Amino acid sequence: MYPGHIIGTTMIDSEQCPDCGRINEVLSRVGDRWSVLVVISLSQYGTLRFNELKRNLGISQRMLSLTLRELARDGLVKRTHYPTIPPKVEYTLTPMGESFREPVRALGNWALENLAAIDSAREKYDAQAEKLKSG
Amino acid sequence: MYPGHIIGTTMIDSEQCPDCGRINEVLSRVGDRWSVLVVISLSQYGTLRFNELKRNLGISQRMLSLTLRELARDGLVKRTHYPTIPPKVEYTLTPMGESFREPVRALGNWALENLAAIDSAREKYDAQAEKLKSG
DNA sequence: CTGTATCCACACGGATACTG
DNA sequence: CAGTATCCGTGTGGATACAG
Repeated sequence: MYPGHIIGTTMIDSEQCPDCGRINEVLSRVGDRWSVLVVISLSQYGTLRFNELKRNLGISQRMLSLTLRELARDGLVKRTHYPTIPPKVEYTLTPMGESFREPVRALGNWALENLAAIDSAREKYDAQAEKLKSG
Repeated sequence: MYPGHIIGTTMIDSEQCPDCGRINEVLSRVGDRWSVLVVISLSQYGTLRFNELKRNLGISQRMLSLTLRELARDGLVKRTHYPTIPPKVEYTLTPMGESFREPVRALGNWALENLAAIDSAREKYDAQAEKLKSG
């Protein structure tokens, strides 16, 4: 997939991280931030309409439309369309989408728990960098 | 952070997903694919040098440099520089970096377990879309 | 209300060359 | 070996207008 995987000639090559390629692939699919946030939102409220999700996440129409289409295509989200006037479309998680909640929640929890620590580390790092620059 | 969060005036507003903004923020930091792959690699091998990581992941010099700097700044990775000739720099996970392994591994496992199901869902979706187009 | 289409700015990220 | 600097193509994603 990447030249580096082929060119590597020493003891470190693709064999040392055989899953990196596939993990990379899946993360590119469902790992982007909008997908994750949509899944989190749906997992919290069960069923949401298009504009509810839109307002809820602060996402643009375009990106929400694209994200939902991809999630539906990947089988994580079920789309239910009511041909009324005005139209009404509801989104909910499929069983596979539900199963995705668990790892996503783990990631979200870690994020929230370590947000402060990361901020602190950044401050320290920046202060140190500043000192090195002036010193 | 996003206009939508402020503009929302009906029953659905930022209060319904209060963490979305912050989760979004953290995911933007450590959720990108190179960061995740670097953490996975370091968690597998403990300590790696710059070029080892580079060959291992098939990442460009530029992106690896940027990614490692951010990870060090966020306190996930520890950088150890040996001022020898030629220079030698080793990277390893900090305790916080170690704690990140768990949610990342959960996500990676889910990804691997559901890759086939996703592919299958896509095929079905695409076939259906094709049928609708022609019919 | 639920989208699609178009335009456009900007960040991501690879290739290449250069430095210590 | 371990980076930094530069160039530049591409994708991401918002704004806007329009359609069903």
